[in-house]
Amino acid sequence: MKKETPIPTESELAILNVLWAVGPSTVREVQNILNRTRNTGYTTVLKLLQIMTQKKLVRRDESNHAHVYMSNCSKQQTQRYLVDDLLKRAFGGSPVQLANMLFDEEKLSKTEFEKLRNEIIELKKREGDNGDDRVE
Amino acid sequence: MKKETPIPTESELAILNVLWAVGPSTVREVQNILNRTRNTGYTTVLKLLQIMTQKKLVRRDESNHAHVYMSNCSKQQTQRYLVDDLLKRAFGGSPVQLANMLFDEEKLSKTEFEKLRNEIIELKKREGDNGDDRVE
DNA sequence: AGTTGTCAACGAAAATCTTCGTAGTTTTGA
DNA sequence: TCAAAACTACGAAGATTTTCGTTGACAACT
Repeated sequence: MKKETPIPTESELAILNVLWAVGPSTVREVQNILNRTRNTGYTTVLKLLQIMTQKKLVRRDESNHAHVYMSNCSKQQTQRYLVDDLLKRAFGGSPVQLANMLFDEEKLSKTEFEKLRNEIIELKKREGDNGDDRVE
Repeated sequence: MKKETPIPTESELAILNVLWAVGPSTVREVQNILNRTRNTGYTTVLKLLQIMTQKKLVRRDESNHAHVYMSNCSKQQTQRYLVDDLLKRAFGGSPVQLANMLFDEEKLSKTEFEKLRNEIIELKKREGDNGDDRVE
């Protein structure tokens, strides 16, 4: 049985994206990276990470003075929750509708399209195995 | 040039889903349908519809005492916005990643899978035309 | 005409999410 | 050893979204 982590809010997701990308980090490090795009104060990031710790979205190593935070939820699993949520809220729960939308217009380039098509065909042969759902 | 409607909030989307499904309705009708799943007070639905009118997400016919509300944004277009938003927030903007996720596990059944595959192949022949983006 | 029921409008409370100021502690380095 | 710098904790303000109570207008029915 998997442990249930809640769906992250928008700001929380932004932080998780950082942790997933660069691995365990201090508040300062997360804030620096976040500030390349947004403009977030230090204590704001700190507060969010504290909340996320409580929610078990992240955990932290307190052995040093500057705590080191790391993701406690898998990127894949979180993406899955988010997609499920969107499906439920906007697509009547039907993944087919969503998939179709991805094939529209310039959403998928030709090469991406080709790649995907191959994957589908390949996937059709060997059905059902996936195994990279690691917490980083 | 298309008119820009904002991305609806969660509650607003729930209402839009009703209007898309059953067409123009009074507040009471929307509330009744909504109450099959949620539990929403009458004035809550009314207030939301008023806000949505202001945002141009819906428009209304005021000729009768009970106003009749109808969607003013296309379902397709709204879904597109929502997907774009999710892609940006959780998939680094890459639709391929999202597409792959849809092919995992029990997300797509075998028949759905087959259907989709055919569509892709067909789509590969005649490239780029779409034309059902109607406001209902 | 008067009573009862349904409706729109509106403001504000409630809930949720985000941001930040302040206080107190530990570390650094002169 | 003392001051400056960096850090955590925490409460509370802001912002956004959701909910609802109240009021007054209109409608239906008698």
